[in-house]
Amino acid sequence: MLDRALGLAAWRQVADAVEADITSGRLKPGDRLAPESQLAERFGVNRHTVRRGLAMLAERGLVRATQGSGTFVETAPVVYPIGLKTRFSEVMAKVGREARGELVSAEHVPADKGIAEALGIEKGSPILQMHTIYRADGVPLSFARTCFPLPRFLGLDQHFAAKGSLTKAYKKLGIEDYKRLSTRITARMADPAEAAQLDIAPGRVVLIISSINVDLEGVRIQATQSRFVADRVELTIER
Amino acid sequence: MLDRALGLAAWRQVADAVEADITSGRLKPGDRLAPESQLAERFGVNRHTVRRGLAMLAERGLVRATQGSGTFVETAPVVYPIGLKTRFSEVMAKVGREARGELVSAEHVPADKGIAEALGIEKGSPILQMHTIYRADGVPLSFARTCFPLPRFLGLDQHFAAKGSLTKAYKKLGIEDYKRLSTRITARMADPAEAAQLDIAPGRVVLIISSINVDLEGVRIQATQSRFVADRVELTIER
DNA sequence: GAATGTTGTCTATTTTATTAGACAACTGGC
DNA sequence: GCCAGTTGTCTAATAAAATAGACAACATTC
Repeated sequence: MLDRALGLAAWRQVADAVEADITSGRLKPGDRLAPESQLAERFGVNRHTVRRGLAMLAERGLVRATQGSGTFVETAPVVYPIGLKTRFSEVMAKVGREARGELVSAEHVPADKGIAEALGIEKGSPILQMHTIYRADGVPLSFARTCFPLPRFLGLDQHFAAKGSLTKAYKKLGIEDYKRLSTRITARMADPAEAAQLDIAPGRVVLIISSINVDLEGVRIQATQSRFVADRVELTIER
Repeated sequence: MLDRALGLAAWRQVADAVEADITSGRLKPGDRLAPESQLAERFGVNRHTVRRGLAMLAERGLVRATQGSGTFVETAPVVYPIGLKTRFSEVMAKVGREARGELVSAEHVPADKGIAEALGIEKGSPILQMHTIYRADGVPLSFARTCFPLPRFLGLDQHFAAKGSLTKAYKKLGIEDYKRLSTRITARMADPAEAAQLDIAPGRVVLIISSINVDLEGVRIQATQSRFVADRVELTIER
């Protein structure tokens, strides 16, 4: 039931198993978990080990323990559509959550090879590079690095910082609409820097979404690599 | 550089960091890794700990160590498009890999709530449930559970087992074409059962893709939950 | 073929994770 | 109020991970 030569602490495997029960729907919000003693028996570990795992889930807000009564499931992840026109603020408004993009940093740098290819510009051309965090009701959902070609988007970072929305910042520069050109998805564990920004333990799973946006003339205007906390969102493909 | 209260063994964190360098392209196939002693210093761990991490990467085929010379990067992930008409065999043929779906199990069961909703049928209606593994050149890429409504798809499993392709199995039943209705994506760590099927260590990251297919009349014919080994594929969204 | 730098292997020690047991604190049902 | 069942906390013992050091084996360069 539990793999012991794998680099994952026993308590972590217990936590992951319980989390899988939750995310898969075998345990629903409000359900009571099996008692710690039973979980310990099921996984073949000590009750203390189970407790440590549950403590981690509690810290992440997935469960809540009540002395004398039991441990109960909290949570439900945000469904996040990825489509031709993905607008973070609109998505969140639809699910009834308060959303705002936060500008972590903005700088002018030369484009490296990857960004140059993504934006269809010369390697070394000047770009505006922003790091941003998007939250739903204060909880970080994604941490992103977004790049724009210069000089066209000079000052975009200040508009974004003021408005908290990329769509609004674009409007300030006279871009009324834009759409998605390409989207790529993979997943891995968060590195320490990402983990710090997303307020998660390093080693938690993040979905990596690399996307390119174009304006209505088809000119590439934006290349983004977003890292979504995998257990806080479920992506859905729109068409 | 290394988080020590997280349930991830130090050697595992080293392995993950090196793996991230590889998957992100900072280290390319053929490159030599920094010597074990340097890695130990960089991560602030003992050389033995580094060695254990590298041993795991070697076992998974990501690196290869040569005594006296160094440790070198192997691998390159498969790019897997998700679109209106995703056909596994065609994708693999295009990248020049030999591909075949393998039927692990097939059974007739009553639809649970989730499957019933996905297929637009009554809960408890009979369905055909198949578990399949898809490989590229023998290496497992995905492990999937696929459900079809009965009696329409009676015997589909035998056609699939014979042909190794869902598209061909459909043709045997007179379905010439089909398309994707919806796609949902998230990620988590593999549980032991999945890990065994995919030939990976439990705790490795899998991409979970839940999709529904419809025939040309728009009738739902198939609900699938696939688990892709995250470090063996990169998904790309087609439109 | 000698020097240097690398991976491979062994032993011993220290630190951390896990187990074991006991009991307190609290809840819900009777 | 009492009882059975649950989570919370503490102490101690044991198992496993990680460190430390030394040296063998091999590759590459000069």
